[in-house]
Amino acid sequence: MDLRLETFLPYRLNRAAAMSSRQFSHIYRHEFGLTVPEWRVLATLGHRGTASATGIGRDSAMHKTKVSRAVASLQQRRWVAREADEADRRLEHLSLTPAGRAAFARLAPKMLAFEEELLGRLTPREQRELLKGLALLEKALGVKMAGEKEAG
Amino acid sequence: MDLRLETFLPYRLNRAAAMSSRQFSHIYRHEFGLTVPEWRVLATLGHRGTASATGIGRDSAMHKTKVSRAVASLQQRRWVAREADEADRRLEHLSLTPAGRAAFARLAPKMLAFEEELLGRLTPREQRELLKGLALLEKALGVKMAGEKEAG
DNA sequence: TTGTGATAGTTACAGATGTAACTATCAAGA
DNA sequence: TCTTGATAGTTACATCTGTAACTATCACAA
Repeated sequence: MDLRLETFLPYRLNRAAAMSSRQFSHIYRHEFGLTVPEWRVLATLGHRGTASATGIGRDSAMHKTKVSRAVASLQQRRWVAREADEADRRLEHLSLTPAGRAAFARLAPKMLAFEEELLGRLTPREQRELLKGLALLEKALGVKMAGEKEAG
Repeated sequence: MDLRLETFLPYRLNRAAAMSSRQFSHIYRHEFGLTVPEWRVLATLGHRGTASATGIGRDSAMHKTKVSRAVASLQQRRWVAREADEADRRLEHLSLTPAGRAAFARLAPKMLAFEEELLGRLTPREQRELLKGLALLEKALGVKMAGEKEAG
């Protein structure tokens, strides 16, 4: 039986993702007490300007209930505003309030800086190799995404 | 603000890990109703033969409470047996029962086959590049591991 | 021997998650 | 108009998770 967890692809992947998530989330959890789903909603709206809950789920690969709860929480903070669609009343257009934009403006550079710091631990050539490997992994996994499950 | 979730490293990583986890876990969840932590304990003991709960946590990078619960569950199935250490009575040596070994023997080849099938979607050269990228990622993240947090 | 600090492992609790069921709305055709 | 099936989004429920506190044991030194 030659299955060793340490060299087994899904295991290594989960471990790396968990470590990365823990290191990155420290930034926004420490500064604003945001959860991962909340941060993702903030980032999606910060980048897209406006989006529906379904659209956020598609972009951020989160389950719709997760999006629903994160949006509700951010709305309570007054960081996200809802606006009903005139034509289709099932739809709600979400966007950041000024306070939400301010928070995103404060967080985004720190997140990007940490990403750079992390990659900076490697040589430029290694960085390219890492990103190439990640892209190939996505190719093998058939990444396209919609509201998919997250744990498993 | 040029932070786009789609090109952001921790996000891509989490998404890939979630997809991989979902695809792999389908095998043991469908066939035996095992959870991820249970499968990891099974795999660790299947490979190591015998180990303590702490040792399993170190090998599989799971929190000790997770290990504790997975072991308790596998013990109820009669797949894992405990044996107290004579010299240090805090320690328990865990090992697979014949039934546990049989389950592992049935699962391990399927897991390895799926890993191969997944990598087989890439050319041999791409496979090498993927694994190289993963190793570099682990290097950048400083992977060494002990009983660390998993979500975040 | 007694006390101190460390270690192995379990459990109570609160928080996060996915599934399934639900409400409300829409589109399109009979 | 009415029905059918799809879609946007929320919520009840059970399950899973980590934190912190706990028991029990050990090593070691006063």
